[in-house]
Amino acid sequence: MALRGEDPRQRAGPGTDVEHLRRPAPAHAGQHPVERRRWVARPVAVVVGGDRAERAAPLLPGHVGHAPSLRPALDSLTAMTAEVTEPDDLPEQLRVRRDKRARILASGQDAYPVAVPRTHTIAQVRAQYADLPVDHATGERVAVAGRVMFVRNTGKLCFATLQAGDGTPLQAMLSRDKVGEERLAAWKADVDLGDFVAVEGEVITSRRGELSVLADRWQLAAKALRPLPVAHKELSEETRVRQRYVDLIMREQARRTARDRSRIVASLRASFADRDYREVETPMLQTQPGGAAARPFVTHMNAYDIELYLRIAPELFLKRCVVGGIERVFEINRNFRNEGADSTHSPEFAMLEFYQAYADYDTMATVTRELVQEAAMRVAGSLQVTHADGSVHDLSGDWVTVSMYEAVSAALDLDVTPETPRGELESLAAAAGIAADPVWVPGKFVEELFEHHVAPTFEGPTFVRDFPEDTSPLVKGHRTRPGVVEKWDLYVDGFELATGYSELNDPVVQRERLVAQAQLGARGDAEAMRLDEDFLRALEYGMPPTGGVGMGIDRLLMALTGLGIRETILFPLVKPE
RNA sequence: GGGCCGUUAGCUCAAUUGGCAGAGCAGCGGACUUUUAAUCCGCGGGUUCUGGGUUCGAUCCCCAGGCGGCCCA
Repeated sequence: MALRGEDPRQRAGPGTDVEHLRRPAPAHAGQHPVERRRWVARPVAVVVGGDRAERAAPLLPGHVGHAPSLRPALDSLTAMTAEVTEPDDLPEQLRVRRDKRARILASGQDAYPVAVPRTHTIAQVRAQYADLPVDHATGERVAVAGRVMFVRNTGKLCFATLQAGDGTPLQAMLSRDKVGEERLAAWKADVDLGDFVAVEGEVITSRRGELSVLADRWQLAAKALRPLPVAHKELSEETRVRQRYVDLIMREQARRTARDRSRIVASLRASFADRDYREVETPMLQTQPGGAAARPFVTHMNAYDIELYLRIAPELFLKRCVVGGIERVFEINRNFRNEGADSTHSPEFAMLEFYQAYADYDTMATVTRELVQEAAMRVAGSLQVTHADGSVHDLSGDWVTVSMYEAVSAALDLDVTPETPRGELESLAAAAGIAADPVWVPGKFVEELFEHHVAPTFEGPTFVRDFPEDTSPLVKGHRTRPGVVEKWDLYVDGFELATGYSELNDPVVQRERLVAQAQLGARGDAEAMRLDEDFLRALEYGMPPTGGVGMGIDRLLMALTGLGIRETILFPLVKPE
């Protein structure tokens, strides 16, 4: 859940008030009120009374008649709704559950009560009644609720495993003695795997020692209309991704990943708070994409009739913040890049960027290491993190630092410098089997040679520093080495986790670099940066010497857990079914 | 973008020289007061991803497409 744009995690700190997010917006807050009202109205109401579904007339406010463009959408929605609620078209198991729901409602009971009695969470019961002897009665009553995951019904005594949202199980026992013949029969007839039920009764242990609630009352808390998948077979990768809610119900690793991600983000915020950083939100809809070399998503804004871009990076706005005097600033939010999607790249991904005035890339490397180490402690409780495959990765101490040109030179056993001619780099790339693109600048060849020859040899987290100038248009030139910029990349487990700069703050040099980029763009490089005049204007007001870092949140989770990116993102983009 | 593989019941998967499509779990009916994927008896459940084609007959063979995976660029 940590990935949704509306997620309350973007509020600072634990225990913050999320209630305000639920309150109705004031009449003129945010969107156009008229547009909002149209969509708030329930366009179609479906009434499932007895055994037949009936479609009520759409409850449309009168003024919708003036918006004919809504009609086709509503018609198709109506058609979809009719299809979905037509019992004869449904697979047997869905139909059976719908029938049960209707039967329960018809009998005057509620399949979806507003509230159910609950004195304890399942975890609280487990904690409070840990280590009871076998076949023991406590004499104490609790009321709990959970999702039915397993059922073991005998004639007059039924067992069910209830599961809390965090996966904690607790056994419920229903005996004819306690609940009565009628309610026991109702239990057997009405309750399916996946239903939420509430039970009230004494805390006991069974003859096998299982902690249980021996119910004297039970009721449905929410009827499930779809069967759960088989609990004992692996859910297919595709179903896990497409129906993450099912994955979260069924698989502990999925729950753990969601929890770890939340903890990591909380850890980052805490680390920044400790260092007196301020969190900001900068535009995700931008009139001009900037701050990275990437192909943007394009959208259109009707009110101004202009193209807008989903941001590819927050960098240029965060630097505007530093210009304005927010000397330590960070943002955790998503970037969008209209490029390929595979097991390591998602078109939308969560990114941390942070900037610190009067810092350089060395300072930022230290802060970055500390952030990762603090997150590891928070998630794993150790700087030796164990990955999903069981391997242990040591993140402790200082991390290895290598220089890009020196590392490439050492790997090739010849001198590669910023002065090495392009032709020579081309033949080195060809010798390595690297498929070069004609638009590559010399520095790109060096980076590719590095990726090919050096990066695979890393063991443990490694800072690679001092990059070619021509691939890093936003970075300040190295204080002593010409042709090189003060930039590092942090490699963990073979991938790039973060990148840090001594930020370029000379507005004249910055303009030259961006003009050069714009020329690349004019020649057809879709990823080239564009000339952002407002950003340059900001720099012209003066930005103090500043260090900056960008880090992928998804990748941080990957580094700390060893999971693939599709596991770390709750709802990765998938092609429509 | 190219190549290969997959797509079958709610879920996970079988099956066939081209000849009425199967299992486990889940579901339905019955039995069972200490189960742990409960057990036992019985019974249903399928647009075999979609659209064409070949054939007496296609889940299977051919063509095109969708979605997914792997490899390559």
